[in-house]
Amino acid sequence: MRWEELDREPCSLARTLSVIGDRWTLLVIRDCFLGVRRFENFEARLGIARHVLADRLKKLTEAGLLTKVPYQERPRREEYRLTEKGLAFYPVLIALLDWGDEYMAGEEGPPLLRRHNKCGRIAHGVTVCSECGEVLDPREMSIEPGPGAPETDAKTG
Amino acid sequence: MRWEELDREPCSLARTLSVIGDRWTLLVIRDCFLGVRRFENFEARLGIARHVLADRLKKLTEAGLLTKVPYQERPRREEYRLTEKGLAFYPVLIALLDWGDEYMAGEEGPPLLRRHNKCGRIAHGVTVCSECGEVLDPREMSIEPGPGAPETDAKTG
DNA sequence: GACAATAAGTTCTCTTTTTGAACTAATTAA
DNA sequence: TTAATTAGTTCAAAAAGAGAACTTATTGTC
Repeated sequence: MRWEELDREPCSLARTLSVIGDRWTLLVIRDCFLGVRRFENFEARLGIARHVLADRLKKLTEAGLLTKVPYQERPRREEYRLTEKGLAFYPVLIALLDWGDEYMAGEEGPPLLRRHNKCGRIAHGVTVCSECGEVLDPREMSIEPGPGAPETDAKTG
Repeated sequence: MRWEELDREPCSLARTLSVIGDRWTLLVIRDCFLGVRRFENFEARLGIARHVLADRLKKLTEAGLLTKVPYQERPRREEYRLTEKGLAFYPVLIALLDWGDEYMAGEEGPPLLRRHNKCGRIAHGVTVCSECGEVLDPREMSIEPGPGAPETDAKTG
């Protein structure tokens, strides 16, 4: 499978990876959530090669996760902001961060904590069922073909 | 920043990406959750180059997400199974899948649906606060240094 | 006993991607 | 006139990935 074919795979994970499945993209998105908006700031924080950063920002913009917003004219300068589609990525970040906090932090503990302003407490994410609210466990899930499933090979009638 | 340095970054996202932040690793983990265990099956399903697959399985095993279990002797053959650490990755998969279902599915809808056996309904994941149970919104979160935070540069005292 | 089959890799060459550094363009400030 | 700022682009060298062939250990078949 070549990488450009990934967004046509009948799998939402593969399709998502076609957008964010490279080494730098998620770090760029992380910085967006931290309020970084400008090319130079991304570069300084990430230590990414400039043309790779330019490429990733372009792809994220084309994919609709970021949008370019001018912040001055003469010379025209533009910054990158998360769209709704980009903001919707937050659960992915939380899941990755929480896993890292749990399994990749040393003895000292996680480098950063997240406080939920609404309840005021240090919190992590819990993934619950949209229908019944119980915690989702992989052993209690089953998959079935959806409306966008490819036609089966079985020659039924 | 070079890629090998990523697991020493004071950021749980960067550390997590040092384990799963490449093009193939998450697809391998997806297949593990779907019950795939053997080298030849991963290869056939993914269309990945064999030496890359060997490398990824080795790295995932070293990182503790997979473990090699012999399923026959003479000739000795081993298969790969998710550990607790690997199973704990499920919220990440759910988040990526749900985002893909929402934003990358065509008009037809998502290719696969997930049913929560416990309540019997088609479900997606919702990321809620571990403390108060409310849905987590990026605009209601703030970050602060954790116990594993690097020492500040400020020369205090 | 020789030969194909199976499973899990390893090795090889060629192509693509990434790195790191230097260069460009438009404009303001000194 | 020259330096500074910001957002890129270009280039050569290094690293990683693709695709195919090869290896190892063993069983089953002719």
